[in-house]
Amino acid sequence: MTTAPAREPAQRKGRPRDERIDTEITSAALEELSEGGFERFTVEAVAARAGVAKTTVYRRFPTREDLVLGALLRLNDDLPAPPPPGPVRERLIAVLQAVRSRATNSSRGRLLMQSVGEGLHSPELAEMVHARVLAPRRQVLRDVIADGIASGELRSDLDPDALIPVLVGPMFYLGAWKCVASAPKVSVEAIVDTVLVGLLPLRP
Amino acid sequence: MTTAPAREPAQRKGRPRDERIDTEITSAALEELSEGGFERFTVEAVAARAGVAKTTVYRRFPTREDLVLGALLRLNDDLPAPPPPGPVRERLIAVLQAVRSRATNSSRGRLLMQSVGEGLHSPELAEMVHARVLAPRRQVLRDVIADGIASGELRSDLDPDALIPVLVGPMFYLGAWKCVASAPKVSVEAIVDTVLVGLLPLRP
DNA sequence: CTGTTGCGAAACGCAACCGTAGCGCAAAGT
DNA sequence: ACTTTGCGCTACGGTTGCGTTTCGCAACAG
Repeated sequence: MTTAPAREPAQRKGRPRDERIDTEITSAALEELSEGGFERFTVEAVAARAGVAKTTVYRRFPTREDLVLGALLRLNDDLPAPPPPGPVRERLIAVLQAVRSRATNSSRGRLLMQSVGEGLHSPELAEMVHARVLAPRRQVLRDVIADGIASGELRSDLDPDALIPVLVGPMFYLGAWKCVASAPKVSVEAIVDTVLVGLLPLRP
Repeated sequence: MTTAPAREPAQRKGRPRDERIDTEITSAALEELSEGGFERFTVEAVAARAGVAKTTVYRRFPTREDLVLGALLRLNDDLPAPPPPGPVRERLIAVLQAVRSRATNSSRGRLLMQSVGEGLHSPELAEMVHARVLAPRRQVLRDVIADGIASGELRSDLDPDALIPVLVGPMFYLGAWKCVASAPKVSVEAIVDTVLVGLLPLRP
């Protein structure tokens, strides 16, 4: 109101913030979360890993929870590329295999799974993860399903939204037992084929 | 080696342990875990809730982790009853609806989901939860599937183990978003029907 | 009765971690 | 020039929670 506040000043006076440090901090926080989980997550470890003073962290993220949220926002940095055109079966397998490998191999995938569990105790976290991280990923699968319906490869009376849990759920289920020796091994292809064909007999 | 060690002394000399206190402690620990999650779980809160001295807790569970494991062992106290005979579709819906309600409504179900996430950082915990808690529950579903195959209601070339992720996975997926307002709502019946019929067209 | 163990109460040492403050210097504005 | 802000470093206060110890009393075995 003084002269012209400018909509995006973000830097009025004094030394501007180093934006590279922002990414350094969130990257370090993301790695810390991935390796140790929420329980062992500490601000000091993040600062140390980022090679940054603790003060600098607290200037951007006033509290530990803010830092967690800021880190989780970077979970979709490695968004999977949409699968190339082709038969629906192959496209579904491609998408779901990406989901599966993310839910197991990569440390970020494990973190995503943990975030779901932690979100049950923190609505704010749950809403953020859902809106900013998972919604974009679901869109990819939705598109594949819609394409399949449009091309006649899938039943025309299917509801894409209802299919998401059917297809993605098993990937999470498999990913959860990746580290358990006694867990059964099931391939993504087998699951996709099972869902495509259905369980009922009398099939040509 | 002295005289005759006796295989199950469990009480050689002195005052015997009050077994009711064991269940008091594990119950309290289970409730604490369900309400606050692993991150906020403390031994002192468990002792307070159980109305027991902290010393008494530490006598049975030497460390915090042991107490966690001891509490999780009681997760299958409320095992669901196997569904009554009937059409496979209805039996599947019954079993999966139980899974779903456990994964959302009950605080224990949410804890189970969190245990999966936490198990990714603790192999011991993961193995225990899988062997002692989840394996018994899967058996119920396996039986329903096997019955369906035997009665000819399901395809004879199905692998029951491969079906478990297909059916249970979506329940976990739905349960995870129970608390997220923007999540899509899908009924268990719709999922079962989708999986039963399959996604391909050309169906009579 | 004597010895041994279980239980509760209270306090302790100890370590970790959150969040803050002071100092010195660097990097931008006016 | 002067001022304002960012950054690192160091240290601090305060809290929390783990795991232990001590003491007094209760319960059970021989």
